[in-house]
Amino acid sequence: MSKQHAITELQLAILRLLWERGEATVADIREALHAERGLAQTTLATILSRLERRDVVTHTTRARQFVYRAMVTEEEVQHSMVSELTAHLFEGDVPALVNHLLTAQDITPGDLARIRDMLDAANPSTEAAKCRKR
Amino acid sequence: MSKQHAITELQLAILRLLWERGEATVADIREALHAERGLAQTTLATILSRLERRDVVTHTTRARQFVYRAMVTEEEVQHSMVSELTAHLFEGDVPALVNHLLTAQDITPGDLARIRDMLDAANPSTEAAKCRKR
DNA sequence: GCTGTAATTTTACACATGTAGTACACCCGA
DNA sequence: TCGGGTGTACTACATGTGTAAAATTACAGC
Repeated sequence: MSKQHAITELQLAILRLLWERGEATVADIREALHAERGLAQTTLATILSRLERRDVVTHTTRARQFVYRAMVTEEEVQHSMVSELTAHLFEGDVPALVNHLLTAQDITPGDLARIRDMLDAANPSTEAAKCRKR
Repeated sequence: MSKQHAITELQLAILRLLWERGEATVADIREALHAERGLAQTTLATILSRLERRDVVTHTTRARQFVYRAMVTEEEVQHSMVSELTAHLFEGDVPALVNHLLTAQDITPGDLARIRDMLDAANPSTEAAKCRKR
């Protein structure tokens, strides 16, 4: 599966593009990221080849250009990074993480409602859900 | 508040000790971490002085030894790291993170129940909670 | 006052990352 | 065929981290 997923912010921004588009050339990526970070094309090429060395992405050549695709799914990366965070910062205690999220200031009532719906969906046989359905 | 909280695994292990104990000497830390990682005392001293340079910890001198204390709370670090993860990996969508946690394989029914209780506690005026109370 | 000992400070190195200039390869048009 | 353009590969450097040996410092006991 996944060995070392210490995906950084910039790497993630690139991966997100690849996930969205399926594939992209270095020029595509440079253009897409140009607004926030005006990175040189060679910078992105370097990053991409390093990611390729780690088997995070692959490329094929098309019309003189490298076309990159992600080799890991968004879910895989999310899972490994969230797991790591949970393990290190919350000693593996998932509810503790959720509690942290719920009690943070930046959560909205709408978020809470959505989360409640998810909970019902995740386990419809609970009293709360049954009660709600009646 | 917090500038750059890119706290790594090892740094976090050290911080966790400081949070638990309130304060600790380099020798204390070395001893506590000796089991899993047999690090040299100088290694830990290096890490600690680097953390001090970043204002993550401070020290006072007592009986020839440095006694370190954390300058950031566990909550602060949790908040900044979780926020960062949410922002980068889930585009700031907290419920998406929660959904990820709920649908992961490694969640237990007990975890779900605890999370449900938290939700009720976070917002006791919802139908589900009211219903449950009746 | 010396000296040993224990702690800290300095120095060092390998590796990852962000960043980009420079060199090279290769196709297309004149 | 030759030259320019375009894209990739190589090289380079600063910074952060993990790791630790070597140097320095400063008490404590003789």
